[in-house]
Parts: sequence; C-alpha cells; structure tokens
Amino acid sequence: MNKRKTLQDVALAAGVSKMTASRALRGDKDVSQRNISKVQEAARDIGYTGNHLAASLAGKQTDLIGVVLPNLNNIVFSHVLTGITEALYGTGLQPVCGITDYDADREYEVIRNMLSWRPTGLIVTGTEFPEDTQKLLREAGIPVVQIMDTDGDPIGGCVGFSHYRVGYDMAQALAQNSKTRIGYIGCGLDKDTRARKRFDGFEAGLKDAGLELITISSPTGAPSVKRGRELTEELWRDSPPLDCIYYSNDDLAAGGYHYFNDLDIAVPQQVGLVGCHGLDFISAIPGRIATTRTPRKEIGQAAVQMVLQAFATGQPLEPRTQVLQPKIDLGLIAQQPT
Amino acid sequence: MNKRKTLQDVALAAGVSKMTASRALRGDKDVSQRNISKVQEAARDIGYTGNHLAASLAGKQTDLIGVVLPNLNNIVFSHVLTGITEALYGTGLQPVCGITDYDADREYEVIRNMLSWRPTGLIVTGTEFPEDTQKLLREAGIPVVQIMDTDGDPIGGCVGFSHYRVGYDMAQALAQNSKTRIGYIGCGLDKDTRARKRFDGFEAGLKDAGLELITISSPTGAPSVKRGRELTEELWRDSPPLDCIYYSNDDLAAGGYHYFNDLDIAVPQQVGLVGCHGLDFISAIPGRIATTRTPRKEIGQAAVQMVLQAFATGQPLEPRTQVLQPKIDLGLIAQQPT
DNA sequence: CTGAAAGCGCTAACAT
DNA sequence: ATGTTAGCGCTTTCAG
Repeated sequence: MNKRKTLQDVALAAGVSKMTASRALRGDKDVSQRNISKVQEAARDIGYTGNHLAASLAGKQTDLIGVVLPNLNNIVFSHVLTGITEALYGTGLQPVCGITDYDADREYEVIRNMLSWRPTGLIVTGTEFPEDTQKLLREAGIPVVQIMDTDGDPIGGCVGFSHYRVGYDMAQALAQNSKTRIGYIGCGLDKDTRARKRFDGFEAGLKDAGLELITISSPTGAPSVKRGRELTEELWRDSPPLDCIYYSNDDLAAGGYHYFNDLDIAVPQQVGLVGCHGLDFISAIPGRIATTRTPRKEIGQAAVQMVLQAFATGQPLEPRTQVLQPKIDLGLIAQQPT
Repeated sequence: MNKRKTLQDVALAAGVSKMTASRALRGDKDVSQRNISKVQEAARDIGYTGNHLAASLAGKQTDLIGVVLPNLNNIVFSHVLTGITEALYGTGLQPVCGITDYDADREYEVIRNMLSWRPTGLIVTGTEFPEDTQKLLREAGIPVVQIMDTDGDPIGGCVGFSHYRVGYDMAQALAQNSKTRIGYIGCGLDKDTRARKRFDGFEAGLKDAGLELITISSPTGAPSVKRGRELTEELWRDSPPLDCIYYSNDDLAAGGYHYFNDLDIAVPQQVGLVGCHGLDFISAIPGRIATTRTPRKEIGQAAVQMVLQAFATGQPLEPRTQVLQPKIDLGLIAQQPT
C-alpha cells in the first residue's frame, strides 16, 4: 500500500510546477497544449487520483449536493433521488445522500453532518422540523430546498404538493362516485407526517361530503404489500361492510387487491381500493386500484433547478414554493358518463 | 450569509486555544471538565458546524465508506444499502453512495471520484470490471469489497452468491417438478450481467436435465411489473404452449401473474411463474410465484463487517469470498409428497 | 503562459 | 491538562 500520489508527484513526472499541473488537470485556460498533454500523461502513468478534500478546502467550494431522505426502501424516495441524480448529471455536481429513517434526532445529526462537508446546496424532505433543525437550515449559508411537501412554511426553496389536499380531493372524488361506506388502512402515521396529512385531508374531505370513516386501521411499522394484505384481511373480518378502502399508499392497496382477488371479490365493483403515488405495479392491473399519481421524479428535478439557480446567482434561496400538482386516477371506480 | 465559524472562533469564545477546543469537541481524553463545558457551550452559542474537509485532510482519515451500486430504482439494491447503513450505524462511519446505471464508463468515473474523497473503505457491486477499473480498485490502497456476485475473481473481499447457480438450481428444481415446456422472459440482460448469469445457469441446468427453453424474450430496458405483464402477453400469444415461465426477476414475474389472473388461467396449476429475489409482494400471494430468496440485506451487512475488520487490522483486504446461499422457494409448484 | 508564496481549517506530534 | 509548531494537498493570489 504505497503512499498515494499527490499533485507534486505529477508535476515532478511532467517536469512542470505544481501549479501548471493543477491547471492542466482541471482544464484551466492558459496552459500550453504541450504541457496539458505532458501533465495528463504523467497523471495517468503514475495513477494519480486527486484529492477532493484538499481541493475543496483550498477552493472553498465542493461539488456536493446534500440530499436528506427518510428512507430508501420506499420506492417513492428512490424515484426522487433518481430525478435529482439525472438533473445533476453533467453539471459537475454530485448528490450525497443521507437517510433519517423518519427519526427527528437522526435527521438533525444527518443534516449537521452533511453541512460539515460544506456542500454547495442541500435538499431535505418535508417542511416539519424541530426548532434546532430549522435553525441549522436557516443558518446553513447555502441554498436549501425542501421537497415533497408544500403544507407548511418553507425555509428556502420548496417544491412538492399538498398531501392534505391529496387526501381531501380523493375523499371528495370517492363521495362523488357513490362510495359511502369507507374504511382506512395506513401504516406508520406516527412517523410519516405526509401520510398523516393525507389521512387528515381525507377525513376532512369526507366530512365536507357528509361522510365519515367507518373503520380505521393505523398501526405502526412500515407499509408493504404483504402488510396490506394482512391488514385488509383483519379489517374485512372485523369491520361493518365497506364499499371502499383508502390506504396510505399503493403498496398496502396492492396487498388488499391480492386478498380480495383470492376471495373472488370483485375489485373495484364490490369494494374499491385506493392507494397513493401511482407506482408501476398499479398499471399492471389497469383500472383496478385507484390512486393519486405523484410527480416524484419531477420534484427531484425541480429541486435541482432551484439549487442550480441559486448557485448561479450566488444568492441564498428566498422562500418560494412551487407546487407540482398530482393527478387523481380513479380507474374503474369512475362512473361512466350516463 | 456571514462567514462560517471556525474552530478559532470557538476557541476565542471559550477563551482557550484552538487545540483544546478541538480536543474538547472530539471528546479526547485529557481535557478538564471545565473546559469541555466551556467549549461545548461556546460552539453551540456561535453555531459552529465543523469542517469535515479540513478535519479529514489533517487527520488523513475520513469517516466515509464508498458504496457503488448500479441503480436504486431496483429495490434489491435499496435493500443492500439498507443493510450497509444499518451495519455502519454506531461505528462512526457513514456510507456515500454512487450510482452507475449499469454503465461501465460511468462506473469508472464514479469509483474514481469516490476514491478522491479518500474513503476508509469501498464497497462495489459485481465482479466484472474493465481493465482500468480493476487497476483503480487494486491500487486504491483501502479495503475493497465486491458484493452480490461470487462468480469471478475477487480483487479484495467478496460477499454474495453465484447467480449462475441460482439459475442452474432453479432449472433443475423445475425439471424435477415436471415442468418441461419452459419459456424465459428477461429485461436488460445486455447490461445486467448478473441477470445474464442466471439466464446462462438456467439454460445449462435445463440442458443437464435434458430440456431446453422453448421461447426466449430478452429485450433491453428496465424490468418492471408493467413490463412483465406486457412481455408475458406477447410471449403467451406467440409461443407454443408453455407450462412454466422463468423471469429475470420478481417484478416481471408479478406482471405475468396479473396477466394470467385476469385471464383466469390458474397460476401455478396451468402455468408456473418463477422470479428471483423473494421480494415482499411475493409473500402477499403465497405460493403463487416461485422464486429464489436472496439475502440482500445480509450481504450489505457482511460487506461492512469485512471493511470493518480490515479497518481494525489496518491491512488491505486479502482476496476472500464469502458465499451467502440463497434459498429456492417453489411455492405451489413443489410436488406434494405422495 | 508559468511559477512562488500563502493559506484553506483542522489535527498529529511535540513541547510545557 | 494545555499550548505551539507543522503540515495535510490543493487552489488562490500575485508576480513574472
């Protein structure tokens, strides 16, 4: 394990000064073509890798964009990250991702830790933060963009949609389509504030339509297809008759679909199932599960645009909210025009 | 956007030297209780965040573990990353993740870029690398662990399983369970070498059982549930009768399941469907889709153990392969004991 | 177009 | 227990 090569080694091998080597490697203007070749060759020969730590420390700028997400097992956040990664591709910036697991303390630590790498920008999930986390973000001195949720006061840029309204609108749509005996199944609402906001909005939407939830199942834990099946089975067994179930996401709804399918209960004719997000597997059973299509990738891309813009102007990001409206897809629940 | 605070500012505010402040903040031994409190207080008061760049440059060690994955939309790799993150939690090390999108050039760049952050260890996916990437890894001077695939010569540590054997074993199992007219559907085998190895193993396994694939559908593009449905529909329409379809993963198989389910074709009685990985949604339709359960999270955890061990001994990692054997789950395809 | 000097913010290694 | 002195490897001046 011989010592790592430094710029000095490259300079030596190329027979120029450290400075010329540095400029040549970074593609600075004002280096002779001959020296550029010599330096690049030397770098390749000795296997020079560079040192971002030193470069960033000296240059007072990193090429890092911090991204703080609750979780990557939830495919929704993978999609956001994909949007971010794609939008960043070719800009010379690169994402560094931190996971909070929906834990506020961990979130504080993750953000604090990120900031100490002096990223050029920061993208964080959600709008609800404890006081000290807010302080951290406000004093970060770099562009901060909050994503996914627009219910709340943004600290810097903000792009996403209103989860409350997603719930509200879906409740109204179901009521308009003759669903009256509605149940709810959601997982981990104690931690997932956005799922909770959808729930709150849904209840409000029902209420305004003169309805209320007949049964509510809201255990802790992570939502999954399997979990959705189990919870649906319980609910169906113990609850008064339902003509519709609203789930906190598509995974749970898919689990419900499998349960009813095995029982030969027609979905959505006998019972309507409603999820959230519009994931790929929903389109593999066209029309069966109603959902709200959320623009996840687009949110990631828009967040990057905000950071890039702030980066270009050199200004911190003014509080500004951009809403990317989700679309309701009722599938076969939608009444045919009569 | 006032200038970021430095250790000097903390020292000044606390009335001690930079060094004492540094020690106090890092919890070094040999600092008086009184100064510890004073420094911590000062740091909090002025909103000191620290600078990892400077610390790592001076300390010649980072707390970073590089993780290079092909993709995060594939939930399989999210699970690996989760295993890594969990195993790293509490060690003071943290993962930094790079995405290659199954592209060799991008992979080279990602790894090169990672190395220039001087991580303490590196976890990369797969065993097949172009010559220059191999060189990079060999000369990295830090513990390198290759994961997921054990078919090939490891450069450093290696943990995973044989994809060839996964395919081979499944072919044999299907043959033993009276499947004879078998088709194959897989996506993106041009880029996903591990899926290709499963395919190769599957063909070999069939051959050794005196069988061969009746139909093969292997388009480019990303596998998804929706795609699985579409490809299954095509295959079923155009192919001679089949009693079993082997897919390159569970997502595609699930798409096939939905297709047959809508047609009231019994799965697996009329046609057996076989995926790979044993994802959550498989267990929501118990027994219907056969699969191979792969220990994804465990692979991530084992990889971290290897890095940690090398870190502790201070030695580069000797080539060493650890196999975490996947388990076949035939579900209802398995013949009942007679 | 090139180079020499200075220093980014921190910590290791010695002092005291 | 605390402070001082030297860098880590690079880039930003500024001078040729």
